[in-house]
Order: sequence, then structure tokens, then C-alpha cells
Amino acid sequence: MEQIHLNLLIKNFQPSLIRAMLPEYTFKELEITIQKEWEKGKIFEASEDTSKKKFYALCMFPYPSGKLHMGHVRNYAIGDVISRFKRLNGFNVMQPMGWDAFGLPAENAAIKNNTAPDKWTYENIAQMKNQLKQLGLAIDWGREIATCDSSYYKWEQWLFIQLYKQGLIYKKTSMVNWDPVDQTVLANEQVIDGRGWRSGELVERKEIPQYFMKITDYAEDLLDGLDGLNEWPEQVKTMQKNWIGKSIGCEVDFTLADSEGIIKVYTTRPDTLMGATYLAIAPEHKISIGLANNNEDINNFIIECKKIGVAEADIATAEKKGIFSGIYAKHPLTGKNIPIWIANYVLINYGEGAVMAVPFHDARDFEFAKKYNLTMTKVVDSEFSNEDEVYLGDGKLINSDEFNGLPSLEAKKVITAKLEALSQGRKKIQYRLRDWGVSRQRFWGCPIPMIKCSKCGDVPEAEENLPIKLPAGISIDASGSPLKKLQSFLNCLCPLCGSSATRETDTLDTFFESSWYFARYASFDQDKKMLDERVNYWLPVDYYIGGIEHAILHLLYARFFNRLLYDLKLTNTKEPFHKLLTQGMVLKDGTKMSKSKGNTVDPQDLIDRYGADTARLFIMFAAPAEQSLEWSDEGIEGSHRFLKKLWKLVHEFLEHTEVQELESNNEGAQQLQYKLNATIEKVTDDLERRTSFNTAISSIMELMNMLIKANQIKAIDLVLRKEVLDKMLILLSPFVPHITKYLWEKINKNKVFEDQLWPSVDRAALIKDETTLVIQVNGKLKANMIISVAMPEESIKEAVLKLESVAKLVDQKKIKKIIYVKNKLVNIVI
RNA sequence: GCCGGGAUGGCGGAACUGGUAGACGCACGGGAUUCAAAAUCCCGCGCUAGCAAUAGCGUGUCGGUUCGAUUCCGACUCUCGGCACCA
Repeated sequence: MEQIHLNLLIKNFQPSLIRAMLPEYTFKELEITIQKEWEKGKIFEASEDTSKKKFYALCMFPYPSGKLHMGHVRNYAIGDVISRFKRLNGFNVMQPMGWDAFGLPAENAAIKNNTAPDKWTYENIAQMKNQLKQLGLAIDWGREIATCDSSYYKWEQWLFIQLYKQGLIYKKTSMVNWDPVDQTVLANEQVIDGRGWRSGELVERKEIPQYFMKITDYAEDLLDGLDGLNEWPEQVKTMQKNWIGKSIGCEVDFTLADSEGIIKVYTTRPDTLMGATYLAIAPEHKISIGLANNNEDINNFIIECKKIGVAEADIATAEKKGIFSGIYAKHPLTGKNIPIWIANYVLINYGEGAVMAVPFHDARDFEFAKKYNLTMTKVVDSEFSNEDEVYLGDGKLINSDEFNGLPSLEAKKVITAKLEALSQGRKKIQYRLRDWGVSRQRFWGCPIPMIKCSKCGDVPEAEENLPIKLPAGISIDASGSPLKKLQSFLNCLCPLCGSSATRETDTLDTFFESSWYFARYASFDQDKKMLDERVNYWLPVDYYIGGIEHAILHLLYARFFNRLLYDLKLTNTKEPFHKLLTQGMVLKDGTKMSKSKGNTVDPQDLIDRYGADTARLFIMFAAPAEQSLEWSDEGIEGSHRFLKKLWKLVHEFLEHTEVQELESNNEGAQQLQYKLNATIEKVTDDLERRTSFNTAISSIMELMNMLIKANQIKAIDLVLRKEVLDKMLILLSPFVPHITKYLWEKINKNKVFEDQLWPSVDRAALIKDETTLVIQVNGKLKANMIISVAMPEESIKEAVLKLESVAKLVDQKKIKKIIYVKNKLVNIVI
């Protein structure tokens, strides 16, 4: 309707013959000028005035790889839109920025380019900071932190010592990927098809002593906490829940048949116990290792198993292999001997490193039993299962002696109770979550503040000696951490006995740094303690934005750390992140962009060619924030064109300063008023509730298209045109802050854009007295009808049946029913 | 292998609570303007048949629920992310 009306008028419109020269949209100069203004006016410095309502907007801080990539642009554009929107809504916004500066790439670059990791990292930070500034983000740069700075990692050394003293950090041995040629530990990423990426040699699993954090002590609390996270995506909460993997099952003791000792297994299916036909134990199980001493075949098998890396995905997808151990265990209920197999699919770090195998009711056991021709007994009956198929569901027990006929749920209880009575087993709550290994055999990380004393053992460093600084300017090679050979670092005195001792040379997992940086931003300049009372004003983070790839590890560790800080009374909030937005990945050629794959797209080209506003607008418009985005250069022109149109529109408005006498309540004006207010409502809702930025932008585009048409016919007076422009510029400003500030201040001389507030909706302008009704016959669209909203249902139905397109279909046929959805649709069923 | 997502025109996507599939933008085609081009403006644009009015088909595949399904349910295919040392 609206379209037709305006189009008719346009046909009669004579374009003016004289058109003044428009100034060109010189985005580069404009953006630099405006960024300087922001910096000079300290516009984005967060106030510490705690009487103001605060909003803490945070994007996951970047690893300083040296160059911005599209994922960064997407992340920081989203964060900036939200923080600018909140600022316009009157909040005291803090949007800080920092650098997740420790990590593997610095070492790789150092080896490759023969530079020191610290030098490389700080150069990268300078470069990326320069790029980020070009994006025009509303960041409080005064709070910048870099995790490789000793003023930051000093506090995690301090924290490490507190937790060690509390028993929340302990030492045990665990597996790493060992490159036998380079004699160094490899990250999973550095193992390609089972081989070291540099040496090309088959990697081996090796067991070494490492420090662990007792995250499992917090498993239940971390699980419980998920329920309160109402502003987190369900998807992320589900993933974390499954990762923690709480299960209620049964621990069963199988005694060895011919020697002393028991094998404990954990099972969530005690109801299938009578179908357990063999035991499978991990190659690293102490019984396996014991047997290997006297048995060449077993020893060889275990060595063979070690050739699979430590990554769970590799273990799970490897071909299932096993070897008979030669020994038997007694079934706790039947007393029968069942064979014990050593199997590569049993994980040493889950449960007890041993499973009771029930081939008919577990897919892995089934595959294994088929391969080695092991006995299978079906113990759960189901109408859905075939004779020779694995059945994972519940059902009634069969082939289970006294338990026959019991349903699974009941059988679980009864069999567990029986085992308990026999002292052969017990109910057990088990978590899939494992303690967090934090030791890394690397140079470029936070030194673990422990000292090895030949008399006192492992001793934490004295707090007054912190920070233990990583030596500067050290160049490294492929042979592992230089700390191991660096006497100036190694030599120290034992804090307990004073005798000479050596430092721990392992450094911390870099997830350690990213687990508390959000709190440090609030106490960025505090050098007396880790955190101060300001964290209680700023925390929790109100809106946290980052890639979906961090859904489990980073976000779980950060939640865990925040609980540690809470228990140490350093913060008074348990959960660190109130609302979470997990942006989708920016993909290129269908896969994650990464340096190692060499498929990165450089956003600098876009910024140079089109400006930051265009780059920001395009990445926000191209796809919903939470979906992955397949990158394509096409389409950026459209976003740039939109900004050029906006530029032209405002400048044309500025030319026509003579007052135009026009009725302000003509039909075109009413339609424009309606559209303006509908757009304000839509954009507000999209930003506040729906986090749907692409649709917010498209609705502003619609508004602008309508205003352009209205301008051409000059049917709209200058007051309304200015109102629409003013408000439209504010709606658009979170996305494209430079051009909107510039144009808004052009229209509103002597006023400052930053003093403005988000526009409110004029409800009166949104009242409509007519609406379009959809007419269907048997659910298929046949016609439209404009009705008055006041029209009663009966009259509507009558009118619909009289419509020609309806009448000819209905004809003589019997009408079964008529469905009427108020102000929306009529469906005639014949 | 396990856990969690995704699939809609030539392309990116929209349709919010089961109610007009394709908003907005890109690409493309036609026209205006121009000496010409770029830029800009106007019109068209799911597929098939038809001069047209119109009809049929159409949201990864197969099936179900419903007056009505992109939306809900079941099974599957492909694809992306994570799997504890990439960050």
C-alpha cells in the first residue's frame, strides 16, 4: 500500500535542474578526525563513580598474533555496538581491552625468525592496537593489560601459592606427546597424523610429573551454577553440562581369579552386570604395566598403544585393538571367571581406567567383542532390538537369573544394593570432568612459582620474592624451554631451609591468564593486591562476547577461577558473566580461518578501501552474530553504498534550509511517522532482546529508503525530515559511529553527539486503523483483504466469502469450517 | 567415536509465539543520464508452463502431527565447532 502511494507521486515529480556539488564522503580523514576527538575528550573512559548504573561490556581479549583477522572484527564490532547502545541508554559503560599474550605462536615465531618471544609479542601488540584503534571502538584504553607483563602474572603466581597451600593444586604424573627426535613435548596441534610436525617422527605418549588444579572439587557447583545463567545460550550450557558429565552409577569390584588384587570398574549400567562377559582395562592401568614386565606381547601392545597421541578424538577414532592379558577376574555375582583384556579404547583418566564390557549393550564393547570373538550375552530385552544388534536403551532383564523380568531402572537399584550387601560394589557419583593440568614444558608462559629443594621437596616461593620474572630477550630453538639451561633463572634458595635449590622450569597453561583477566580490568592499576573493591562495582561482566569455540574450556575455567576468587573473598559474585553471546566463526572456504591454514582475510584492506564504518556495518549485516559466517568479499559494496546514500541524503537536507510550508499531517507524513517509530521499536528490540543486528540494520535501511522517496516528492516538511534524520542517525550510530556523529553534528550545529540519548517510541504514531488480512482456502493463499481493525468477525467472514477468488473455489462445495485469526488470516476449509 | 550447532532463490540472509516463504542487501537483466565510462537513479528478478490472467512446484532427505509446518515430532544425509597442550 505505502509503496504504491509513493511510487505514484514519484512519477509526477520533476527533478530539479540545478544540483549543487555534494562534498565527497572522505571516510579516511573523517574517521581519523573523529577518533582524535574521542581520544581528546576521553569519551570512553569508564567512570569509577559507583553511584552510576554500570554496564560492563567485554569481548574476549585477543591473542596478539600481529594482524587483526575477520573474527576479531566481528567480535569487537558486536561488543562495540552493545557498549555504544548501552551508553546511549545512560549507562556508565566500561569496555576494556587487553592481550592474551602468552602462548605457543610466539615460540614458533621465535624459532622461525630467530627473535625473542617477548620482542615479537610486544611488536605484535603495538601493531594490533593500531589496527583496533582504526576500527573506532569505544574502548577505555587506560585499562589495557598484557598477560605477559609481570605486573599481571605476578598475581597468578601469588594465587597459585595460595591454592597450593590450600591443597587445591597438587602434583601427579600424566601423559604428554613426546617427540623422540626433537626431545620435546608437543601440543596436540603439533601432532599431525600421529607424527611430530617438525621431525615427522611418530610421537609417543610419555608420562611426566605435572601440577593439577582440583576443578573436580567444584564440579557440582559449576553444574549447579548453570541453572542460574538465564542469559547464556542453552547450547553452551548444554555443552558445559555434558562436559562436566555427572552420572550416577555403580562402582563394582572384580577380584582377580588367580592372584591378589581387585579391579574396580565404574558403570552407569549396573542393570547389565549379568551380561558382563569380559573386563577391559587401559594400557596404562597398573595391572597392564605389571603384566608387561613378564610378557613381551603385552609389552609390545602397550608400546603400540602409546603411538596414539593423547588427544581423545584420536583415541576414540583409532581402530579398536586389544590383547588378552592371560588372567581372569571373578564375576562378583556369578563367581564365574571372565577374561581380562587390555584395550586401547579404555581411557585411563576416566573412572578407574577399567570397564566391565557388556557387548550387547555398549557400542564400543560390541565392536571389540565382534572383532575378537568374545562371548556376548543379551541381558536387556526390547521389542525394538534385533537379534544381532547392540541395544543401548532400557528394557526388561533377561538371562540374569534372579533379576529376570526387572525393568532397567529397578534393576539398577536392586543390583547395586546386592553388590553393597556383598561388599562388592557401591553406588557412586562420577564426573567426566578431570582435574586441570596446568603445567606446560614451555618458555613463553608464566613461571610456576615452585622451588625444588633436595631436602624439602617441592616448596612454593616466598610471596615477597614475587614476581618470578621470565628472563627478557631470550631466543629459543626447537629443543625445548631454555629455562632448563638458564643458570640465572634456575638457581635460587629454598624458602624453607635456605639451602641452594632450583626453580620449577614449567610454565602455566595460558588458560590460567584468561581465567581472571575480566576481573583485573577493574583493578588494572592496583599494585598492592590482585584485586580490590572496585571489582565489586564492575563484576559480573554484564555482556560477554566471544567465539563459540570457547564454549567449554575457557568459559568453564573462568567460571571455576571466579569461584576460587570468591572463596578467597576477592570478589563477591560467584558467576563472572551475566549475559553471554557466542558469535559464530568467520569461515573461509568452509573452514576456520587460521594462520596455520593460510586462509586468512586481512581486514586492513577493507578498512583502507572503504573505511572502518563500512567494514563494521558489513560484518554486522552479513549474518546473524551467532551463526558462522562464510566470508565473501562481494557485498561489501552494498554497505558502502548505503553510507554514501546516507551522506548524500543529509547533505541534500542541509542545502534546503528554506522553510517549506506543507501540511504536516498529510498521508505521506503519517506513513513516515509510523515507519520511524516502528523502526525505533524494532531496532531497540533487536539490540536489547533479540541480539539480531542484521535485521536491525535492514530495518534502518528500509526507513532510509522510505525517507529518500519522501524527499524526492518533497511531500514531507523539513521539521519531520530533520526528526527522522536525527533519530535515524542515532539508531545507526552503534554500528557506524564515525559518519553518524559527523552528520548528526552537521544537522545540529553547536551540539555534541555524545550528549544524546537513544530515541523513544511514540506509541500514538503506531496505532493503525486498517490491516491486511490473509485469505486462504484449504491453507493456500488466495487473496488479501484490507479491513478496519474494528470490523467484527462475522462481517469479515461474510465479506471473505463474497470475494470472487474465494467464491469460485467454494462454489457448491460444503464449507467444513472457517478459521479466523484476529487481524491476520481467514482460512476456509472445504 | 562422543558432545553441541547449521542447512531457505545465482549468493549472504528474513520470516520473533504454528498463520502471506524470500524482508534487507549482493549479483544479474532492462532502461535513464553520459561523447563514452565510472558513479548515480528507475524498473524487473524463486523454479516450471503460459502472450497474459493464472496454475503447479518449492525452505537438505524421508516420514508424521495440524485447517495450516522454514517453525513441532521421528529417522537420516551433508557440513561446521569442541574433545582437556592452538587460542
